Amino acid sequence: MTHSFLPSQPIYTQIMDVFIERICRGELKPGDKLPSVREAALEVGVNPNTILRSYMEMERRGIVETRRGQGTFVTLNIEMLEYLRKELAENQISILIDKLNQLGYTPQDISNMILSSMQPKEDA
Amino acid sequence: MTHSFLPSQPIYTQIMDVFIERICRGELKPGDKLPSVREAALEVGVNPNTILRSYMEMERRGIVETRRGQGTFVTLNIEMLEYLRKELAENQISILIDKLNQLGYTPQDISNMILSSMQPKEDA
Amino acid sequence: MTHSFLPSQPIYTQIMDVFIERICRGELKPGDKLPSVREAALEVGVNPNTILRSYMEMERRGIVETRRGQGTFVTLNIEMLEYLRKELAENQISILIDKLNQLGYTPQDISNMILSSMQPKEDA
Amino acid sequence: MTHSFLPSQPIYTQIMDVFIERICRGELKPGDKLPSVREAALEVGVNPNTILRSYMEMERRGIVETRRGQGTFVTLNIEMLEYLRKELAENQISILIDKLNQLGYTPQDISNMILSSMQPKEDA
DNA sequence: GTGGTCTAGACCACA
DNA sequence: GTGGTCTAGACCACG
Repeated sequence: MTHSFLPSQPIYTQIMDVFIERICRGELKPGDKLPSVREAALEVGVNPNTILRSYMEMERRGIVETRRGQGTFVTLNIEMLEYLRKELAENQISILIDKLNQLGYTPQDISNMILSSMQPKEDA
Repeated sequence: MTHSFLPSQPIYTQIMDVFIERICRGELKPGDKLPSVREAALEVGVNPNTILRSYMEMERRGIVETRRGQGTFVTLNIEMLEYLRKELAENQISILIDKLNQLGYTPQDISNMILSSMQPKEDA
Repeated sequence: MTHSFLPSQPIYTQIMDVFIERICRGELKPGDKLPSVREAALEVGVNPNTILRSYMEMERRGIVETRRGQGTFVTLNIEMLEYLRKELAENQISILIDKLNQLGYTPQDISNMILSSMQPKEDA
Repeated sequence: MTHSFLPSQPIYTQIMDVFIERICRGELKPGDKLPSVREAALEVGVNPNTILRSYMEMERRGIVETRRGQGTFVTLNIEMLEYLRKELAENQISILIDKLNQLGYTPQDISNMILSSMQPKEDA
């Protein structure tokens, strides 16, 4: 019953998440070319198949498009990207809220804390 | 030959974080005994020294008290625990807000999204 | 088979104390580099981990600063060093006073003895 | 050039010092019997010869008297004990003053610090 | 090179 | 039994 502590999520998922974050943050814009499978594999230090799998999964979800012989590109479908960005944000938010619930905070507490976190008063 | 890839915090820190979460969630209450160093080491699959280090760090922070020959116990200092819980919550919140900022959301967007994430729970 | 017999403080603490004394006496000045962990380990004849531990404890107390890949340096924070020097002196003094109390000397005796111990130096 | 860190003074001297302190503190009074050599050796975990040597050294200095077949006793010579007590105290004091000098304190600083250490103001 | 983490296993002090 | 110190040696991250 040994925990691993180190990331238990499959590596290809982790890699995908990194690309999705880059896309949502705008580091990779619609139409931009992702690094080639081999290139990314070297950079990240994993097997090219692992990279390929994350590209395929992103293609399945409509996030990227693969063009034979040319490479993999961020989709030009802006709505898709908007949706993705919103989904990412909402996931993060609901994870946070769950955690705070587990810590025993009420919804009221939570919104107070969050709101006060966003308007940092400059006391000093 | 598996690369770990994602930001790998030291194991002893991760272990500490797990215990802190358990304490903040109330799974471990003030005065409760933590598993012995050796026991936890077996359970988690790491070296006893690694567990010891996380216990010592928690002791240094006043989260647990350790009594030679008896064990390690959650502090009875309730204020400390309250502080810890709040700190944990605020950290999580500020991490979230950073991420959402990076995704290009304005403070206004963020509070809207968060508030609407919490209302469904009241209806259901 | 030699018993150590007298109160044996942990080695890493003793090592720390030696460094602190050197710093307080000005042998190691603000910004000076401490010997590398491995070097000090050889010199002193202990395991590098033991040296590391004393360095880490000094860092925790703000006495030294450690820069990855570069080394460990005496803090530039002069106030800290002043504080340290004073603390060291006061500790030594209170230890002495305790001992003299145990020997049955009254505060009056003690100050007389100390004052007369210091005057000869002025004459000589 | 390995430091030892652990007490470098000969064991028999350390043992003697412990007895002298006990005598000066009045735990062992004039005429009291010291433990037998064998007894003390067991208690302390050293060779009986080591104990014997410390007893002999104390006898040489007139601190104890050994009576064949009866044991070793604290001297009845009160002046001797007074002298011993004073010597012990003055040694400790001069050691302290040396240390404080090395830390860069002036005689003036030293007497101020010591005097203020002895009249602990109860602020709280 | 530097510091830092981790393991394996010994040995100690306290109770 | 408990926590705590120490060693030997591997391996990592940073520069």
